[in-house]
Amino acid sequence: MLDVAAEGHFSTKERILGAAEDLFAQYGFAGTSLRQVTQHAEVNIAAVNYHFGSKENLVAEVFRRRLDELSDKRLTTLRAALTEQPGQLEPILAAFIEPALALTLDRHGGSAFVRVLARAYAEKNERLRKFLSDNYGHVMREFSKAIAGCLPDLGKEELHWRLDFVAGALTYAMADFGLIRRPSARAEKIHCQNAAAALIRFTAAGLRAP
Amino acid sequence: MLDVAAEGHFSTKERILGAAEDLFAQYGFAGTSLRQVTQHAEVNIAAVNYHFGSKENLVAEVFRRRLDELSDKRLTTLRAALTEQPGQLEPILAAFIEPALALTLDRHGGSAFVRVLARAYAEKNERLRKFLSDNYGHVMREFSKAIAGCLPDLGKEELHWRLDFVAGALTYAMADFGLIRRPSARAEKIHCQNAAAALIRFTAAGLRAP
DNA sequence: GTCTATATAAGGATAGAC
DNA sequence: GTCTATCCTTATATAGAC
Repeated sequence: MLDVAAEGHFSTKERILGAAEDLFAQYGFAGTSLRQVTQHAEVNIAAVNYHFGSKENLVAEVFRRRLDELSDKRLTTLRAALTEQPGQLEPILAAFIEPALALTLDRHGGSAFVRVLARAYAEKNERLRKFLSDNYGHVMREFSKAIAGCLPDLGKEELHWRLDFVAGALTYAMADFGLIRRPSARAEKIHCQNAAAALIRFTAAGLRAP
Repeated sequence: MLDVAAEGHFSTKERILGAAEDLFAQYGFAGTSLRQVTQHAEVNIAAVNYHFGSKENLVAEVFRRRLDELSDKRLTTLRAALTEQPGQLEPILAAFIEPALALTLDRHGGSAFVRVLARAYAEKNERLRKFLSDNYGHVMREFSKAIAGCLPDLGKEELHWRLDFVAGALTYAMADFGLIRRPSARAEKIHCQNAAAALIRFTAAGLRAP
């Protein structure tokens, strides 16, 4: 989605967000200059400060735009799974994994965003971590509770580790996934579903390990 | 290990490497300036270019210093496991996981390096990726073959995904691990062993999933 | 090998015209 | 809301004295 022409009919603000997402994914937050962003978005350099105030705010907005939707989708699916298929682990994992991997199929830069997410994890930037924790921490906590309910024999510490492993496997899978260019949208969709299914099998077995 | 005093008896070159490792872990490669590095190392700004030629070479040296040792340890342990305990999955995973997690116990900045590794993964920098692939790609290939030997029924594509999940879980675990400050060296060592054991259980079960 | 000083470029942010 | 022009800071890298 480095092809800016594909974003030509969006507003200046949206064009900046799209370009920033692409570039942050490729070069990181510190490694991307606002000049690069505005150049790729084909807007004026001053537009960033007019619309976002600062680079830091722009970074936060890049996250908010995708994470609000992702979190909603995850929680809605989770709650449906808990009422319709109570006590089952796989539907919970599917609610966590599938909406995330589906982002890689998004035609408007979602595939870049999964790499941005992977970067955010490595980032030790306090402000960014606090922003993510404050705004989206409740999602992980709700999933954590749901999974714990399926695995009553697991110790609290062991559960915490294993959830970390699940998140790591997903992040890695998503970021790697975003690198591969597949021939058609159809092949891409099938590949994504296969990856999600494989990850659910893997993590379900791992979580159930004695 | 941001306490530079602890590195006072090292050479200028080693002090620079140590400071760079700490700062790269915390702020990323692009987010760390050579001025910060030389300031923390308590050496002159010109020393970086004298000893390393450029920032890019410094980054590569930071990796080489740790990865040469890590790769040796991993491969030695792997080969021993293959002859002494043939056909068993857990010893192979232990050879992959334990030397990496042991780095977090290193008194001389190894704990920072695991975060640097996590960052490198998110990095799309072509030069860095090529450097890592050229110099350390053979390690992953050897492990891949060993694990495939234990799981003859697994399809090639499925195996490839699952290895990605293992690497992701390990990277995540290591990076998270480096954040936690534990009271004593003894507690830290026990905690590290527990984490390694948990990760081996998790990934072994995941790899064996039907 | 280590310093000071500096060349040269790029960064974020803003002021003020339109 | 969007532009040009510019301020000010910081960056990498190097030249040349010691």
